[in-house]
Amino acid sequence: MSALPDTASPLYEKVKDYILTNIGTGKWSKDRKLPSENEFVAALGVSRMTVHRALRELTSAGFLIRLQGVGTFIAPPRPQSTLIEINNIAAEIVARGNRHRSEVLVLERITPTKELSLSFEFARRAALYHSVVVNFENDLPVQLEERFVNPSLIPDYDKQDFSKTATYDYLMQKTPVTEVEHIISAVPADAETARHLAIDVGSCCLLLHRRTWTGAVVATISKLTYVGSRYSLGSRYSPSRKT
Amino acid sequence: MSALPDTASPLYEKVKDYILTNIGTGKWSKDRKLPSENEFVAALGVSRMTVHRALRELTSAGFLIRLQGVGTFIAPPRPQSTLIEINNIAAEIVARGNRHRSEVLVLERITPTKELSLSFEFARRAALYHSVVVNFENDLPVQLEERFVNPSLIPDYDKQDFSKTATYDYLMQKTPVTEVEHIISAVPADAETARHLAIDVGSCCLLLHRRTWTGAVVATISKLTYVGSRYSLGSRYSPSRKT
DNA sequence: TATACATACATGTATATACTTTTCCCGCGT
DNA sequence: ACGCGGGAAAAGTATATACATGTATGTATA
Repeated sequence: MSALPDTASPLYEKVKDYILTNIGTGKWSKDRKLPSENEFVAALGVSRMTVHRALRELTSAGFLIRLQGVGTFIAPPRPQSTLIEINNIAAEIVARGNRHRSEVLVLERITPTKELSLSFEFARRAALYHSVVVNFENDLPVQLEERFVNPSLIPDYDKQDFSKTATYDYLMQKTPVTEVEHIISAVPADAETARHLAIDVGSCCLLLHRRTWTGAVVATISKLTYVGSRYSLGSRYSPSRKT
Repeated sequence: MSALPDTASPLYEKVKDYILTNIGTGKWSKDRKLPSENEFVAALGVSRMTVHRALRELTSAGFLIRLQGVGTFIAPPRPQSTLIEINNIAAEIVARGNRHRSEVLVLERITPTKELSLSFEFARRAALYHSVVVNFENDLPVQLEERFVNPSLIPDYDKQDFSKTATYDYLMQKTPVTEVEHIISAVPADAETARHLAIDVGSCCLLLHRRTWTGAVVATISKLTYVGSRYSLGSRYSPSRKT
Protein backbone atom coordinates (compact mmCIF):
# COMPACT_ATOMS: atom_id res chain seq x y z
CA MET A 1 0.00 0.00 0.00
CA SER A 2 2.77 2.38 0.90
CA ALA A 3 3.72 3.23 -2.72
CA LEU A 4 7.32 3.63 -1.62
CA PRO A 5 10.12 1.34 -2.85
CA ASP A 6 11.56 -1.24 -0.51
CA THR A 7 15.22 -0.29 -0.68
CA ALA A 8 17.79 0.27 2.04
CA SER A 9 17.86 4.06 1.71
CA PRO A 10 16.34 6.26 4.40
CA LEU A 11 12.67 7.02 4.29
CA TYR A 12 12.94 10.68 3.41
CA GLU A 13 15.02 9.72 0.36
CA LYS A 14 12.32 7.34 -0.75
CA VAL A 15 9.79 10.11 -0.40
CA LYS A 16 12.03 12.40 -2.49
CA ASP A 17 12.35 9.73 -5.17
CA TYR A 18 8.62 9.16 -5.12
CA ILE A 19 7.97 12.86 -5.66
CA LEU A 20 10.66 13.30 -8.33
CA THR A 21 9.36 10.29 -10.19
CA ASN A 22 5.83 11.61 -10.20
CA ILE A 23 7.04 14.97 -11.42
CA GLY A 24 9.11 13.31 -14.13
CA THR A 25 6.28 11.18 -15.43
CA GLY A 26 3.97 14.16 -15.49
CA LYS A 27 1.51 12.65 -13.06
CA TRP A 28 1.22 16.05 -11.42
CA SER A 29 0.69 18.74 -14.00
CA LYS A 30 3.21 21.54 -14.04
CA ASP A 31 0.98 24.33 -12.87
CA ARG A 32 -1.31 22.72 -10.35
CA LYS A 33 -0.69 22.35 -6.67
CA LEU A 34 1.05 19.26 -5.38
CA PRO A 35 -0.53 17.29 -2.52
CA SER A 36 -0.20 19.00 0.85
CA GLU A 37 2.08 17.61 3.54
CA ASN A 38 -0.87 16.08 5.36
CA GLU A 39 -2.10 14.45 2.17
CA PHE A 40 1.34 12.89 1.70
CA VAL A 41 1.17 11.65 5.29
CA ALA A 42 -2.16 9.98 4.60
CA ALA A 43 -1.05 8.57 1.25
CA LEU A 44 2.38 7.29 2.23
CA GLY A 45 1.98 6.44 5.90
CA VAL A 46 4.99 8.43 7.13
CA SER A 47 5.12 11.30 9.57
CA ARG A 48 4.72 14.89 8.50
CA MET A 49 8.28 15.74 9.59
CA THR A 50 9.62 13.17 7.17
CA VAL A 51 7.49 14.47 4.32
CA HIS A 52 8.51 17.98 5.28
CA ARG A 53 12.19 17.14 5.12
CA ALA A 54 11.81 15.55 1.69
CA LEU A 55 9.92 18.58 0.40
CA ARG A 56 12.38 21.02 1.96
CA GLU A 57 15.37 19.35 0.36
CA LEU A 58 13.71 19.20 -3.05
CA THR A 59 12.88 22.88 -2.67
CA SER A 60 16.45 23.87 -1.84
CA ALA A 61 17.63 21.76 -4.76
CA GLY A 62 15.42 23.87 -7.00
CA PHE A 63 12.79 21.32 -7.99
CA LEU A 64 9.90 22.78 -6.01
CA ILE A 65 8.59 26.12 -4.88
CA ARG A 66 6.69 26.34 -1.64
CA LEU A 67 4.54 29.20 -0.40
CA GLN A 68 3.59 29.25 3.22
CA GLY A 69 -0.17 29.16 3.57
CA VAL A 70 -0.65 28.30 -0.08
CA GLY A 71 0.99 25.09 -1.17
CA THR A 72 3.74 23.35 -3.09
CA PHE A 73 4.37 23.78 -6.81
CA ILE A 74 6.73 22.44 -9.42
CA ALA A 75 9.52 24.92 -10.09
CA PRO A 76 9.87 26.37 -13.58
CA PRO A 77 12.90 25.13 -15.57
CA ARG A 78 16.14 26.58 -14.26
CA PRO A 79 17.33 29.97 -15.42
CA GLN A 80 19.40 29.71 -18.57
CA SER A 81 22.72 30.71 -17.22
CA THR A 82 26.07 29.09 -17.48
CA LEU A 83 28.83 29.17 -14.94
CA ILE A 84 32.48 29.75 -15.34
CA GLU A 85 35.16 29.08 -12.84
CA ILE A 86 37.89 31.39 -11.65
CA ASN A 87 40.91 29.73 -10.15
CA ASN A 88 43.79 30.75 -8.02
CA ILE A 89 46.38 32.19 -10.37
CA ALA A 90 49.40 30.85 -8.52
CA ALA A 91 48.01 27.32 -8.60
CA GLU A 92 47.10 27.68 -12.27
CA ILE A 93 50.59 28.74 -13.24
CA VAL A 94 52.15 25.89 -11.34
CA ALA A 95 49.62 23.46 -12.81
CA ARG A 96 50.74 24.53 -16.28
CA GLY A 97 54.25 23.51 -15.30
CA ASN A 98 55.52 27.06 -15.19
CA ARG A 99 57.33 28.95 -12.47
CA HIS A 100 55.31 31.28 -10.29
CA ARG A 101 56.75 34.19 -8.35
CA SER A 102 55.16 37.18 -6.73
CA GLU A 103 56.44 40.57 -5.76
CA VAL A 104 54.85 42.55 -2.97
CA LEU A 105 54.66 46.23 -3.82
CA VAL A 106 52.48 47.41 -0.97
CA LEU A 107 51.33 45.89 2.31
CA GLU A 108 49.94 48.40 4.72
CA ARG A 109 47.17 49.44 7.04
CA ILE A 110 45.15 52.32 5.69
CA THR A 111 42.17 54.49 6.48
CA PRO A 112 39.83 53.94 3.56
CA THR A 113 38.23 56.58 1.42
CA LYS A 114 34.56 57.19 1.99
CA GLU A 115 33.70 55.28 -1.17
CA LEU A 116 35.76 52.25 -0.23
CA SER A 117 34.31 52.27 3.26
CA LEU A 118 30.91 52.21 1.65
CA SER A 119 31.82 49.20 -0.47
CA PHE A 120 32.71 47.40 2.73
CA GLU A 121 29.31 48.31 4.10
CA PHE A 122 30.96 49.86 7.13
CA ALA A 123 28.90 52.10 9.34
CA ARG A 124 31.95 54.01 10.55
CA ARG A 125 35.25 54.66 8.80
CA ALA A 126 37.36 51.73 10.04
CA ALA A 127 40.91 50.80 9.13
CA LEU A 128 41.63 48.30 6.35
CA TYR A 129 44.55 46.32 5.10
CA HIS A 130 45.74 47.12 1.62
CA SER A 131 48.06 45.05 -0.53
CA VAL A 132 49.37 45.27 -4.06
CA VAL A 133 51.12 42.25 -5.49
CA VAL A 134 52.41 41.43 -8.97
CA ASN A 135 52.28 37.80 -10.07
CA PHE A 136 54.88 36.49 -12.53
CA GLU A 137 54.76 33.49 -14.79
CA ASN A 138 58.34 32.59 -15.72
CA ASP A 139 59.51 36.11 -14.79
CA LEU A 140 56.90 37.70 -17.05
CA PRO A 141 54.33 39.75 -15.11
CA VAL A 142 50.82 38.49 -15.87
CA GLN A 143 48.63 39.83 -13.10
CA LEU A 144 48.44 42.82 -10.80
CA GLU A 145 46.32 42.22 -7.73
CA GLU A 146 45.17 44.93 -5.40
CA ARG A 147 43.30 43.81 -2.32
CA PHE A 148 41.51 45.44 0.56
CA VAL A 149 40.96 43.20 3.54
CA ASN A 150 38.68 43.51 6.56
CA PRO A 151 40.89 43.36 9.68
CA SER A 152 38.08 42.16 11.90
CA LEU A 153 38.08 38.87 9.97
CA ILE A 154 41.75 38.58 9.09
CA PRO A 155 43.58 40.40 11.88
CA ASP A 156 47.19 39.59 10.96
CA TYR A 157 47.03 40.07 7.20
CA ASP A 158 49.78 42.68 7.20
CA LYS A 159 52.21 40.38 9.01
CA GLN A 160 52.34 37.85 6.19
CA ASP A 161 55.02 37.30 3.59
CA PHE A 162 53.05 37.17 0.37
CA SER A 163 56.09 36.48 -1.75
CA LYS A 164 55.95 33.01 -0.17
CA THR A 165 52.22 32.36 0.38
CA ALA A 166 49.73 33.52 -2.24
CA THR A 167 47.28 36.07 -0.85
CA TYR A 168 44.43 34.01 -2.21
CA ASP A 169 45.59 30.87 -0.43
CA TYR A 170 46.04 32.77 2.80
CA LEU A 171 42.60 34.33 2.69
CA MET A 172 40.85 31.10 1.75
CA GLN A 173 42.52 29.40 4.63
CA LYS A 174 41.67 32.04 7.20
CA THR A 175 38.03 32.67 6.58
CA PRO A 176 35.18 30.82 4.87
CA VAL A 177 33.61 32.58 1.91
CA THR A 178 29.85 32.48 1.91
CA GLU A 179 29.19 34.78 -1.03
CA VAL A 180 31.13 36.19 -3.96
CA GLU A 181 30.43 39.05 -6.33
CA HIS A 182 32.29 39.36 -9.62
CA ILE A 183 32.50 41.94 -12.32
CA ILE A 184 34.63 41.21 -15.37
CA SER A 185 35.50 43.86 -17.89
CA ALA A 186 38.10 44.76 -20.45
CA VAL A 187 39.97 48.03 -19.93
CA PRO A 188 43.04 49.77 -21.32
CA ALA A 189 46.03 49.85 -18.97
CA ASP A 190 46.64 53.10 -17.15
CA ALA A 191 50.16 54.41 -16.61
CA GLU A 192 50.81 52.80 -13.24
CA THR A 193 49.36 49.43 -14.22
CA ALA A 194 51.36 49.47 -17.43
CA ARG A 195 54.55 50.12 -15.49
CA HIS A 196 53.98 47.29 -13.02
CA LEU A 197 53.01 44.80 -15.71
CA ALA A 198 55.67 45.89 -18.20
CA ILE A 199 53.20 46.63 -20.97
CA ASP A 200 52.31 49.69 -23.03
CA VAL A 201 49.84 52.22 -21.72
CA GLY A 202 46.47 51.45 -23.30
CA SER A 203 47.11 47.74 -23.80
CA CYS A 204 44.08 45.54 -23.27
CA CYS A 205 43.70 44.14 -19.78
CA LEU A 206 41.15 41.86 -18.23
CA LEU A 207 39.84 43.48 -15.08
CA LEU A 208 38.26 41.25 -12.48
CA HIS A 209 36.59 43.00 -9.61
CA ARG A 210 35.66 40.76 -6.70
CA ARG A 211 33.97 41.15 -3.34
CA THR A 212 33.71 38.28 -0.89
CA TRP A 213 31.50 37.91 2.16
CA THR A 214 31.78 35.85 5.31
CA GLY A 215 28.25 35.74 6.61
CA ALA A 216 26.90 39.27 6.48
CA VAL A 217 30.35 40.87 6.61
CA VAL A 218 32.37 41.94 3.58
CA ALA A 219 35.68 40.12 3.92
CA THR A 220 37.71 41.31 0.95
CA ILE A 221 37.54 43.54 -2.09
CA SER A 222 39.98 42.74 -4.89
CA LYS A 223 40.89 44.28 -8.20
CA LEU A 224 42.72 41.79 -10.36
CA THR A 225 44.24 43.06 -13.59
CA TYR A 226 45.39 40.45 -16.09
CA VAL A 227 47.55 41.24 -19.10
CA GLY A 228 45.24 40.52 -22.00
CA SER A 229 47.93 39.26 -24.32
CA ARG A 230 49.43 36.92 -21.73
CA TYR A 231 46.52 35.47 -19.86
CA SER A 232 42.97 34.24 -20.16
CA LEU A 233 40.45 32.78 -17.77
CA GLY A 234 39.26 29.35 -18.72
CA SER A 235 36.93 26.73 -17.35
CA ARG A 236 35.02 23.63 -18.20
CA TYR A 237 31.78 23.02 -16.45
CA SER A 238 29.18 20.27 -16.36
CA PRO A 239 25.75 21.55 -15.40
CA SER A 240 24.56 18.00 -15.06
CA ARG A 241 26.21 17.48 -11.69
CA LYS A 242 23.18 17.52 -9.47
CA THR A 243 22.12 17.25 -5.86
CA MET B 1 23.78 33.07 28.53
CA SER B 2 22.57 31.61 25.28
CA ALA B 3 25.44 33.03 23.20
CA LEU B 4 23.05 33.36 20.27
CA PRO B 5 22.10 36.70 18.74
CA ASP B 6 18.66 38.14 19.41
CA THR B 7 17.48 38.62 15.83
CA ALA B 8 14.29 37.65 14.08
CA SER B 9 15.79 34.80 12.08
CA PRO B 10 14.91 31.22 12.94
CA LEU B 11 16.85 29.45 15.64
CA TYR B 12 18.66 27.00 13.42
CA GLU B 13 19.96 29.92 11.36
CA LYS B 14 21.32 31.52 14.51
CA VAL B 15 23.03 28.28 15.38
CA LYS B 16 24.51 28.17 11.87
CA ASP B 17 25.77 31.74 12.21
CA TYR B 18 27.17 30.97 15.64
CA ILE B 19 29.11 28.02 14.27
CA LEU B 20 30.31 29.82 11.14
CA THR B 21 31.47 32.76 13.21
CA ASN B 22 33.42 30.55 15.56
CA ILE B 23 35.03 28.82 12.62
CA GLY B 24 35.84 32.16 11.03
CA THR B 25 37.46 33.61 14.13
CA GLY B 26 39.46 30.45 14.64
CA LYS B 27 37.97 29.68 18.03
CA TRP B 28 37.91 26.04 17.03
CA SER B 29 41.17 24.93 15.57
CA LYS B 30 41.03 23.54 12.08
CA ASP B 31 41.96 19.96 12.83
CA ARG B 32 40.31 19.24 16.15
CA LYS B 33 36.83 17.98 16.68
CA LEU B 34 33.95 20.41 17.04
CA PRO B 35 31.61 20.09 20.02
CA SER B 36 29.18 17.19 19.74
CA GLU B 37 25.48 17.75 19.18
CA ASN B 38 24.78 17.17 22.86
CA GLU B 39 27.46 19.65 23.86
CA PHE B 40 25.84 22.25 21.64
CA VAL B 41 22.51 21.46 23.27
CA ALA B 42 24.03 22.08 26.70
CA ALA B 43 25.89 25.20 25.60
CA LEU B 44 23.15 26.90 23.61
CA GLY B 45 19.98 25.67 25.27
CA VAL B 46 18.28 24.45 22.11
CA SER B 47 17.08 20.99 21.22
CA ARG B 48 19.30 18.43 19.55
CA MET B 49 17.13 18.35 16.43
CA THR B 50 17.71 22.07 15.95
CA VAL B 51 21.46 21.68 16.39
CA HIS B 52 21.33 18.70 14.07
CA ARG B 53 19.60 20.67 11.36
CA ALA B 54 22.12 23.50 11.58
CA LEU B 55 25.01 21.05 11.37
CA ARG B 56 23.41 19.12 8.56
CA GLU B 57 22.90 22.23 6.44
CA LEU B 58 26.44 23.45 7.05
CA THR B 59 27.66 20.00 6.06
CA SER B 60 25.73 19.95 2.81
CA ALA B 61 27.00 23.47 2.13
CA GLY B 62 30.53 22.13 2.41
CA PHE B 63 31.68 23.83 5.60
CA LEU B 64 31.76 20.74 7.80
CA ILE B 65 32.46 17.05 7.53
CA ARG B 66 30.62 14.66 9.80
CA LEU B 67 31.44 11.06 10.51
CA GLN B 68 28.85 8.93 12.19
CA GLY B 69 30.18 7.57 15.43
CA VAL B 70 33.18 9.92 15.34
CA GLY B 71 32.32 13.59 15.29
CA THR B 72 32.18 16.85 13.38
CA PHE B 73 35.17 18.50 11.75
CA ILE B 74 35.89 21.65 9.79
CA ALA B 75 36.03 20.85 6.10
CA PRO B 76 39.32 21.47 4.32
CA PRO B 77 39.24 24.66 2.24
CA ARG B 78 37.05 24.07 -0.76
CA PRO B 79 38.56 23.65 -4.18
CA GLN B 80 39.86 27.11 -4.76
CA SER B 81 37.67 28.13 -7.56
CA THR B 82 34.79 30.47 -7.65
CA LEU B 83 32.02 30.41 -10.15
CA ILE B 84 30.62 33.24 -12.12
CA GLU B 85 27.50 33.21 -14.14
CA ILE B 86 27.11 34.21 -17.76
CA ASN B 87 23.61 35.09 -18.79
CA ASN B 88 21.83 35.51 -22.03
CA ILE B 89 22.71 39.00 -23.23
CA ALA B 90 19.29 39.74 -24.66
CA ALA B 91 17.60 38.85 -21.37
CA GLU B 92 20.15 40.89 -19.44
CA ILE B 93 19.57 43.99 -21.49
CA VAL B 94 15.83 43.70 -21.13
CA ALA B 95 16.19 43.03 -17.41
CA ARG B 96 18.07 46.31 -17.09
CA GLY B 97 15.07 48.04 -18.59
CA ASN B 98 16.80 48.80 -21.87
CA ARG B 99 15.82 48.06 -25.43
CA HIS B 100 17.41 45.07 -27.14
CA ARG B 101 17.75 44.65 -30.86
CA SER B 102 19.86 42.36 -32.98
CA GLU B 103 21.07 42.52 -36.55
CA VAL B 104 21.90 39.38 -38.48
CA LEU B 105 25.01 39.87 -40.62
CA VAL B 106 25.58 36.30 -41.70
CA LEU B 107 23.53 33.12 -41.59
CA GLU B 108 24.88 30.40 -43.83
CA ARG B 109 25.96 26.84 -44.26
CA ILE B 110 29.70 26.43 -44.64
CA THR B 111 32.42 23.87 -45.04
CA PRO B 112 34.66 24.42 -42.04
CA THR B 113 38.39 24.93 -42.08
CA LYS B 114 40.47 22.05 -40.88
CA GLU B 115 41.10 23.76 -37.59
CA LEU B 116 37.43 24.45 -36.92
CA SER B 117 36.55 20.91 -37.86
CA LEU B 118 39.06 19.78 -35.31
CA SER B 119 37.50 21.95 -32.62
CA PHE B 120 34.22 20.20 -33.32
CA GLU B 121 35.99 16.90 -32.88
CA PHE B 122 34.77 15.80 -36.28
CA ALA B 123 36.35 12.79 -37.86
CA ARG B 124 35.54 13.95 -41.38
CA ARG B 125 35.09 17.46 -42.71
CA ALA B 126 31.33 17.99 -42.31
CA ALA B 127 29.23 21.05 -43.02
CA LEU B 128 28.40 23.57 -40.29
CA TYR B 129 26.06 26.46 -39.78
CA HIS B 130 27.67 29.82 -39.30
CA SER B 131 26.04 32.98 -37.97
CA VAL B 132 27.22 36.46 -37.13
CA VAL B 133 24.89 38.70 -35.15
CA VAL B 134 25.34 42.12 -33.57
CA ASN B 135 23.42 42.82 -30.37
CA PHE B 136 22.38 46.38 -29.59
CA GLU B 137 21.45 47.97 -26.29
CA ASN B 138 19.42 51.10 -27.01
CA ASP B 139 20.80 51.22 -30.57
CA LEU B 140 24.39 51.08 -29.33
CA PRO B 141 26.19 47.90 -30.41
CA VAL B 142 27.52 46.06 -27.36
CA GLN B 143 28.25 42.55 -28.54
CA LEU B 144 29.28 40.75 -31.68
CA GLU B 145 28.47 37.06 -31.64
CA GLU B 146 29.83 34.58 -34.11
CA ARG B 147 28.54 31.04 -33.80
CA PHE B 148 29.24 27.72 -35.42
CA VAL B 149 26.52 25.16 -34.95
CA ASN B 150 26.47 21.41 -35.44
CA PRO B 151 23.72 20.59 -37.98
CA SER B 152 23.31 17.06 -36.72
CA LEU B 153 21.94 18.47 -33.46
CA ILE B 154 20.21 21.60 -34.69
CA PRO B 155 19.17 20.81 -38.28
CA ASP B 156 17.15 23.93 -39.11
CA TYR B 157 19.37 26.60 -37.56
CA ASP B 158 19.75 28.48 -40.85
CA LYS B 159 15.97 28.80 -41.29
CA GLN B 160 15.51 30.94 -38.20
CA ASP B 161 14.99 34.68 -37.95
CA PHE B 162 17.48 35.70 -35.29
CA SER B 163 16.45 39.31 -35.33
CA LYS B 164 13.34 38.05 -33.53
CA THR B 165 14.54 35.13 -31.42
CA ALA B 166 17.92 35.36 -29.71
CA THR B 167 20.31 32.68 -30.93
CA TYR B 168 21.01 31.73 -27.35
CA ASP B 169 17.34 31.19 -26.57
CA TYR B 170 16.88 29.14 -29.70
CA LEU B 171 19.84 26.89 -29.01
CA MET B 172 18.97 26.39 -25.35
CA GLN B 173 15.50 25.39 -26.36
CA LYS B 174 16.55 22.95 -29.07
CA THR B 175 19.23 20.94 -27.36
CA PRO B 176 20.21 20.30 -23.74
CA VAL B 177 23.70 21.43 -22.80
CA THR B 178 25.59 18.88 -20.77
CA GLU B 179 28.96 20.59 -20.68
CA VAL B 180 30.36 24.04 -21.33
CA GLU B 181 33.89 25.29 -21.90
CA HIS B 182 34.73 28.95 -21.54
CA ILE B 183 37.78 31.05 -22.22
CA ILE B 184 37.67 34.71 -21.36
CA SER B 185 40.31 37.12 -22.55
CA ALA B 186 40.83 40.78 -23.32
CA VAL B 187 41.84 41.67 -26.86
CA PRO B 188 42.12 44.75 -29.02
CA ALA B 189 39.46 45.08 -31.70
CA ASP B 190 40.49 44.18 -35.21
CA ALA B 191 39.30 46.17 -38.21
CA GLU B 192 36.18 44.15 -38.94
CA THR B 193 35.08 43.86 -35.32
CA ALA B 194 35.63 47.57 -34.82
CA ARG B 195 33.46 48.33 -37.82
CA HIS B 196 30.58 46.13 -36.65
CA LEU B 197 30.70 47.45 -33.11
CA ALA B 198 31.30 51.08 -34.06
CA ILE B 199 34.46 51.43 -32.04
CA ASP B 200 38.06 52.32 -32.83
CA VAL B 201 40.47 49.67 -34.02
CA GLY B 202 42.49 48.52 -31.03
CA SER B 203 39.82 49.35 -28.41
CA CYS B 204 39.63 46.89 -25.54
CA CYS B 205 37.12 44.11 -25.98
CA LEU B 206 36.11 41.25 -23.77
CA LEU B 207 36.35 38.05 -25.76
CA LEU B 208 34.35 35.08 -24.56
CA HIS B 209 35.04 31.83 -26.34
CA ARG B 210 32.54 29.09 -25.63
CA ARG B 211 32.09 25.46 -26.64
CA THR B 212 29.01 23.51 -25.60
CA TRP B 213 28.44 19.79 -25.64
CA THR B 214 25.34 17.65 -25.83
CA GLY B 215 26.51 14.33 -24.53
CA ALA B 216 29.77 13.51 -26.28
CA VAL B 217 29.00 15.73 -29.27
CA VAL B 218 30.14 19.34 -29.65
CA ALA B 219 26.95 21.31 -30.23
CA THR B 220 28.14 24.88 -30.69
CA ILE B 221 31.26 27.00 -30.77
CA SER B 222 30.77 30.69 -30.11
CA LYS B 223 32.99 33.72 -30.12
CA LEU B 224 31.34 36.55 -28.23
CA THR B 225 33.03 39.93 -28.39
CA TYR B 226 31.83 42.56 -25.91
CA VAL B 227 32.73 46.21 -26.16
CA GLY B 228 34.91 46.76 -23.10
CA SER B 229 33.75 50.28 -22.46
CA ARG B 230 30.07 49.43 -22.74
CA TYR B 231 29.68 46.09 -21.11
CA SER B 232 30.87 43.92 -18.26
CA LEU B 233 30.00 40.47 -17.03
CA GLY B 234 28.78 40.43 -13.47
CA SER B 235 27.47 37.88 -11.04
CA ARG B 236 26.80 37.27 -7.41
CA TYR B 237 27.15 33.77 -6.17
CA SER B 238 26.47 32.00 -2.90
CA PRO B 239 28.33 28.73 -2.56
CA SER B 240 26.12 27.78 0.34
CA ARG B 241 22.89 27.92 -1.61
CA LYS B 242 23.89 25.00 -3.74
CA THR B 243 23.11 21.48 -2.67
C1' DT C 1 -21.94 47.17 -0.50
C1' DA C 2 -17.76 47.02 1.76
C1' DT C 3 -14.94 46.28 5.55
C1' DA C 4 -13.58 43.58 9.56
C1' DC C 5 -13.30 39.43 11.80
C1' DA C 6 -13.25 34.44 12.29
C1' DT C 7 -11.88 30.25 10.52
C1' DA C 8 -9.67 26.73 8.02
C1' DC C 9 -5.65 25.24 5.95
C1' DA C 10 -1.09 25.42 4.33
C1' DT C 11 3.81 25.57 5.33
C1' DG C 12 7.58 26.69 8.93
C1' DT C 13 9.86 25.91 13.25
C1' DA C 14 10.96 23.84 17.75
C1' DT C 15 10.99 20.26 21.15
C1' DA C 16 11.01 15.73 23.44
C1' DT C 17 11.69 11.15 22.71
C1' DA C 18 13.11 6.79 20.90
C1' DC C 19 15.68 3.95 18.33
C1' DT C 20 19.52 2.79 14.84
C1' DT C 21 24.13 2.64 13.05
C1' DT C 22 28.88 3.37 13.28
C1' DT C 23 33.11 4.03 15.55
C1' DC C 24 36.30 4.23 19.25
C1' DC C 25 38.39 2.59 23.24
C1' DC C 26 39.18 0.21 27.40
C1' DG C 27 39.57 -3.80 29.93
C1' DC C 28 39.67 -8.61 30.16
C1' DG C 29 41.28 -13.11 29.08
C1' DT C 30 44.33 -16.00 26.70
C1' DA D 1 51.49 -9.18 23.33
C1' DC D 2 47.43 -9.90 21.15
C1' DG D 3 42.70 -10.26 20.22
C1' DC D 4 38.09 -9.94 21.43
C1' DG D 5 33.96 -8.17 23.39
C1' DG D 6 31.21 -4.88 25.33
C1' DG D 7 30.01 -0.36 26.52
C1' DA D 8 30.11 4.54 25.64
C1' DA D 9 29.71 8.11 22.45
C1' DA D 10 28.49 10.25 18.26
C1' DA D 11 25.81 11.05 14.29
C1' DG D 12 21.49 9.49 11.59
C1' DT D 13 16.62 8.73 11.29
C1' DA D 14 11.72 8.73 12.53
C1' DT D 15 7.74 10.12 15.11
C1' DA D 16 4.33 12.75 17.85
C1' DT D 17 3.20 17.05 19.26
C1' DA D 18 2.79 21.87 19.66
C1' DC D 19 2.83 26.29 18.21
C1' DA D 20 3.99 30.05 14.70
C1' DT D 21 3.08 32.29 10.49
C1' DG D 22 1.13 33.28 6.18
C1' DT D 23 -2.98 32.92 2.89
C1' DA D 24 -7.53 32.46 1.29
C1' DT D 25 -12.29 32.54 2.17
C1' DG D 26 -16.65 33.00 4.02
C1' DT D 27 -19.64 35.48 7.22
C1' DA D 28 -21.39 39.00 10.03
C1' DT D 29 -21.72 43.72 10.84
C1' DA D 30 -21.57 48.77 9.92
